[in-house]
Amino acid sequence: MKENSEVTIYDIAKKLNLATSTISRGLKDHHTISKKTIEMIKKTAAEMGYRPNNLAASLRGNKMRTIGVLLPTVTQPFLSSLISGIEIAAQKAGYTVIIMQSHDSYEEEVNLTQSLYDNRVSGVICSLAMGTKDTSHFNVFIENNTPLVFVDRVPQSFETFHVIIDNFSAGYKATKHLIDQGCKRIAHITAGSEFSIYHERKKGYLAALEEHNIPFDENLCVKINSVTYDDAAKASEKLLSLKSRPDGIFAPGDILGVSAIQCAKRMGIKVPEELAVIGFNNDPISYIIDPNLSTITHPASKMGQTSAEIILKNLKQSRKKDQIVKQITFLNTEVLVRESSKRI
Amino acid sequence: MKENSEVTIYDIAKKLNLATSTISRGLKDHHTISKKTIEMIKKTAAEMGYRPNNLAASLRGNKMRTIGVLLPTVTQPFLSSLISGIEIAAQKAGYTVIIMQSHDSYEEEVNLTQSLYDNRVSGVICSLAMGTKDTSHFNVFIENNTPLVFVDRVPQSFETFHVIIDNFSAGYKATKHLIDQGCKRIAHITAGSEFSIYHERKKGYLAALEEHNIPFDENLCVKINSVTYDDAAKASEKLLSLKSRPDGIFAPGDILGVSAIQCAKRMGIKVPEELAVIGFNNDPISYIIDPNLSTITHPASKMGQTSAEIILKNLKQSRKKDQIVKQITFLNTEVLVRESSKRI
DNA sequence: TTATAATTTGCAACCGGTTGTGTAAAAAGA
DNA sequence: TCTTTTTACACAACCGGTTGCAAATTATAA
Repeated sequence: MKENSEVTIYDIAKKLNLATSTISRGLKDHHTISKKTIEMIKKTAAEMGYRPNNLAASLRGNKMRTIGVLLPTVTQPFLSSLISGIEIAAQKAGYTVIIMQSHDSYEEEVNLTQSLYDNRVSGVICSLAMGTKDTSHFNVFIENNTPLVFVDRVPQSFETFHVIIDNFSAGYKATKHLIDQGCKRIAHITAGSEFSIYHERKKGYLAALEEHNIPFDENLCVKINSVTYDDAAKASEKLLSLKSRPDGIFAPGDILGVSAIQCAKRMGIKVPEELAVIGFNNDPISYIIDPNLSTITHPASKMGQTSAEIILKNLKQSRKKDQIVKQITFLNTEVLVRESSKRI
Repeated sequence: MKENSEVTIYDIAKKLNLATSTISRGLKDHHTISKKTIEMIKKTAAEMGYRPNNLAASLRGNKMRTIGVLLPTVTQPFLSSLISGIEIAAQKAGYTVIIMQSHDSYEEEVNLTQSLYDNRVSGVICSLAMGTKDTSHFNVFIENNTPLVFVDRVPQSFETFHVIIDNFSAGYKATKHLIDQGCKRIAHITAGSEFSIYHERKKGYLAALEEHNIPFDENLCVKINSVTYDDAAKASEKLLSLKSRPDGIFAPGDILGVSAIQCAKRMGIKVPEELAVIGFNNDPISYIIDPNLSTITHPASKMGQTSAEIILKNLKQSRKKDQIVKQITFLNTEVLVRESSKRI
C-alpha cells in the first residue's frame, strides 16, 4: 500500500521550504547553517521518519564506508577473534565490515579481491590464503589509494601495512620454555612454505636449540601438509614412536599440541613428566584438554582492532607525497604456562 | 600521478563511439545488443581495465547486493559456522555479507538494525541478543519489503522467516538417550527467559522424564544467568554435591557439558560409569575433553546457507499479494553418542 | 519496390545525496 | 548612513550506472 515509504531529503526540503543542500548540511551540523534551522531540520527529519541513505551518500566519494575483510575461513577461533576485533573498531567509527572467505584458495582470493574492489570498500584487511605466492591482485588497491593491511599471514614483500606477531621470537620463547623445564630432546612439527609463519616459528625453535647447545636432530622435526587434526595425529604418532623418543614437543598450533597430548595418553606416556608439550594460539581447546596445554598467546582481537585502526587512520591521507607506504606492526605474544609443560 | 585511474562506461562509450546505455547493456548480455557489439564492448572494457561500480549500479534500485548479518558475537563456534554457511551461499550468488555484532545488547542491536537499513542491504539475517524482548526495530525491514530471517534465537511472534532447530525435540532426544543408558536421576542446567531456546530444551527434557515415569526433582534443575564457563562450573558443582547425586546430566550447551565432566573428575566421580553427560552443539571442545562429550549436533553451517537462500529467493517477490509472510524452517539435529554417556 | 516487422542503438531522465559557487540578508565597522 | 564582512541559504552540476521510450537500421513479407 504505502510501499514507497522512503523519506528523502527532498521531502524534508519541500516540507520546510528549504533547499535540499540546506537539509543535507543541516543534518550534519554544517557551520554555515544556523542553529535554529538545524534544529528544525533534525526535528522534522525525525518526525518524518527520515533515514540517511549511505548508498547515495557514498556515490560521490566513490567509496562505501566499509572495510573489506578477506580471510581463509571464519571458523578458526583465531580468525573469528580477529574479525571480532575488526568489527569492534569499525563499529566505533561508523564503518561496516564485509567478510569474505578465500577457503585458502588462491583463485577464490583473486576473485574476491575484485569483488571487494567492485564494492568500492574504503579499506581492505587480508590474511593470505595458504597457496598464495603472487600478490599482484592486490595492486589495484594500492593504485587506487585504498588502504590495505595484511594481517598474520602476510606476503614476503609488499609495500603496505602489516600487522603480525614476531613468529621467530615466539618460536624461540616456546622452545626456550621447554629447555628451561629440563627438556633435552625437543621435537617440532612444522608446515607451510618457507615464507610462512610456521617457517619463522621453526627458525625460532632452531635458534633456541643452538643457543643452548642442543644439537638439532632432523628426526625430531616433522612436516605436515595441512594443520588439521588428522595430519597432526600422524605426526605425533611418528614422533612418539621413535626409539629415542622426544621429551618435549613444540607444536606451533594448539590442534597440534592437543593431538600430541592425546597421542601420548594413548601410548601411555605421561604429560608433562615424560613429555612436555607447548602449543600456539591459546585456542579454547587448549584449556579443555587434560592436562591443560601450555601455549603461546596470540592477540587475535587486538590484531583485528589494530588493523582496522590503521585502515581508518589512513583513509584521508590520499595522494600525499609523504604518506606511509610500508609499516610493520608487531604485537606481543607470551608464553602461557599450564600443566602440559610444567615440570619444575 | 595517474590517480583518477577509474575507467567508467563513459570512457568505453567514448572510445567505441557508442552510447553509455549500449555499453551498460552490452556488459550484461542484454538481448537487444548484437553479439558482435557485445563482444567488442567486453573486449574493450577488459583492455581498458574497466571494473563495474556496484555502488553506482545499486543506487537506482536503492539496494546493495548485500546481506546484513546481525549476531550476538562471531567468536562462538556455532555462530562462526553459521556465518561461514551464509557467506558460502551469498558468495555463490554474487552477494556480499556484512557482519555486525550486538554483543548480546538490546541497545546495540537496535542501533545496528538502523545501520543495516541505512546501508540499504538486500536482506537481513539475525540471531537475537539475549535480552531482546521487543523486536519492533525490525519493522522497517518488513515495511520496506526487505527479506528478514531470524535464525536460532528467534522472537516469539514475528511474521517473517525463521530458521531453527526443534529445541523441544532435541531436548527430548538428549534426555531419552540418558534414560536409555540407564540413568534414573537426570539433572539439567537451564538458562535464559521462558521464550529462549533453553526453555524449549528444558520442556523436551521434562517430556522425556514424564514419558518414562521419572518424577521431576526440582533440585536436579539449576538455572544459570549466563552460558559461561564460570557459571557452568558453579552449577555443576552444586549438582554434584547433592546428597542424592544425579547419575546423568543433560547440559544444553557443550561448555556446560565439558564443565560438568571436569567437575566430576575433580570430585572423583567417574564419567560415564557414575555420571553420564550429554552436551549440545558439537563444538570442537566436545571431542577434546576426555572422555569425549556426547552431544546433540547442531547444523550451524547448513542453517546459515538455508537462511541466505531464503533471503535470495525472496528478493524479487516484492509487493506480491500472495507472498509468504511467515515460514518456519526446522533443521535436523541428532544425538551424537561419544564416551561421556556410553554405559551399555 | 514498398509496406511492415524485427532488431539495434541512442537520448535523457533518474536514483538521493554532496558540494562549489553565487547571492541576499544581517551584523559590524567607518 | 554607507560600505565591508559575515552569516545563511539556494542553484545546479555531479557521482556512474540503469532503463523507458523513441529513433534508426535491417530483415522479411507482400
